[in-house]
Amino acid sequence: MGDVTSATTAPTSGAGKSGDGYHHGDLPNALRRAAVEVIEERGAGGFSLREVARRAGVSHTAPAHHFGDMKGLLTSVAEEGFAALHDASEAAISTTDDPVEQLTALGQAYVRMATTNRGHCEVMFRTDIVDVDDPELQSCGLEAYEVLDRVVRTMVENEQLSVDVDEVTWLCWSTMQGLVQLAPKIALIAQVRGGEAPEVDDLIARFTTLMVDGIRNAS
Amino acid sequence: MGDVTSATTAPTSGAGKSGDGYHHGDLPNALRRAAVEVIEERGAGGFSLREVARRAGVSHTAPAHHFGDMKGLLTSVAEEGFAALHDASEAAISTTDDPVEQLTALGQAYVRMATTNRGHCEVMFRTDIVDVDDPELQSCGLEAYEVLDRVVRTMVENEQLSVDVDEVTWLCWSTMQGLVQLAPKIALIAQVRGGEAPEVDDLIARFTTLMVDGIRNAS
DNA sequence: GTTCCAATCTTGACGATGTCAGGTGACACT
DNA sequence: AGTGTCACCTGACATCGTCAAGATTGGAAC
Repeated sequence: MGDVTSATTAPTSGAGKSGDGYHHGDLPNALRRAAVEVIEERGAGGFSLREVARRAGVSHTAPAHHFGDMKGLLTSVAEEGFAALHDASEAAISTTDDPVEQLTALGQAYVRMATTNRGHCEVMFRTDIVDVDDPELQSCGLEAYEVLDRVVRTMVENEQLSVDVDEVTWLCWSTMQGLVQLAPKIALIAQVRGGEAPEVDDLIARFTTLMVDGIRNAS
Repeated sequence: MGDVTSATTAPTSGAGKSGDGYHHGDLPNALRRAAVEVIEERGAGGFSLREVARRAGVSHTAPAHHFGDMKGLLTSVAEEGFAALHDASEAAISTTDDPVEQLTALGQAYVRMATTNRGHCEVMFRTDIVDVDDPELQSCGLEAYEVLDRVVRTMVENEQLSVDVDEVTWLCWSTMQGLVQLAPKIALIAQVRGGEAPEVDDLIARFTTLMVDGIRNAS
């Protein structure tokens, strides 16, 4: 759960889920997985279309036929990432009805998703290597966003708080997003200082508590 | 203030600040500025050493002589960015003695720095295109970090709060970092929903208030 | 069952990129 | 005058993304 690699390899003649398999089993999926692999190994900066094709065992122009472009493939990876984030979020909030607990679970799911699917996340918020105008990408992103929005809205309404729902949503989102990006630096700083590396899940729980306390006290 | 382009062009024979200028005025600085220009135009993904050299009016291997590597040049840009962040932070907290106001000012300075020096920021937290082991880069980053750390520490001590200083520092940092990265998406969402684009400085002030309220109520 | 078509993938080529090896010129010092 | 070092250039190479054109396949049409 939380991992995106769904379709089993199906070496030959195994038709994909939607009539995609002619020669290869399901080349688009294979290319996406190879792309994620490359990004996780070399970072988004060391990404190479030809290397992706090589790992998928096809010629260097095969990706272009399915995704048109390097940007197209990366956009598809980003979409997959947002979909995975959405699924992980829905799963996270399904364990409880308390919005505050849901908020913590959401944050933890977010960070966990960012570490297990590091390749996807390195692409999802990049505006230069992804087609930000792609409507499908936008809808995937919005879908993931709305899970958090819904939880915050429920909390605010339940407790009759006088805060702007969007503002609180953005606060939570920003904090988690920043934590994802800064986690390595934080670990390094903690290491330089005292020694004990902080557990990220604990950090999220503390952050959530602090923020919720602040939100409840807002005038 | 807040802009990093310091050295004036000094076309010929103007020795730089530290005996760097032989043929060119100060090539390392010119290269850094060209690099930032390219990144701001085409994003970190569209960066090109040769294009940088072209804009600086030198051959395509000149950058290598000063920075060794593409990674070297980008690392130098990142260092410059952290130094600028440090300066902006120090300037921001100098306007008041109240730690809470300083915290807000720090956040606003952070975001403002991220928008005025977008090119630098697109590099500063990338681990794949920068030499993260470079000791000078690490010290620059730590120096910028310690401004925030100092403010949080003062606030916690002044108010005798029973919270972990590091945790609070990380919370503030994460939130600002996330806000920087998500600001465009937030603007887009706000636009799709109601229409009014939220002023980032206002958002930061609200975020800070909420967080401080939460911190003060922590057990 | 042959034909035809569209989809899938390959081969080959082009310009551009990062990096390496070796060269050129200018200044400094003896 | 000679020598070394620093700053930069020229040329070359492998690799990259992308385009044009050809090959191969699967399924439908007749």
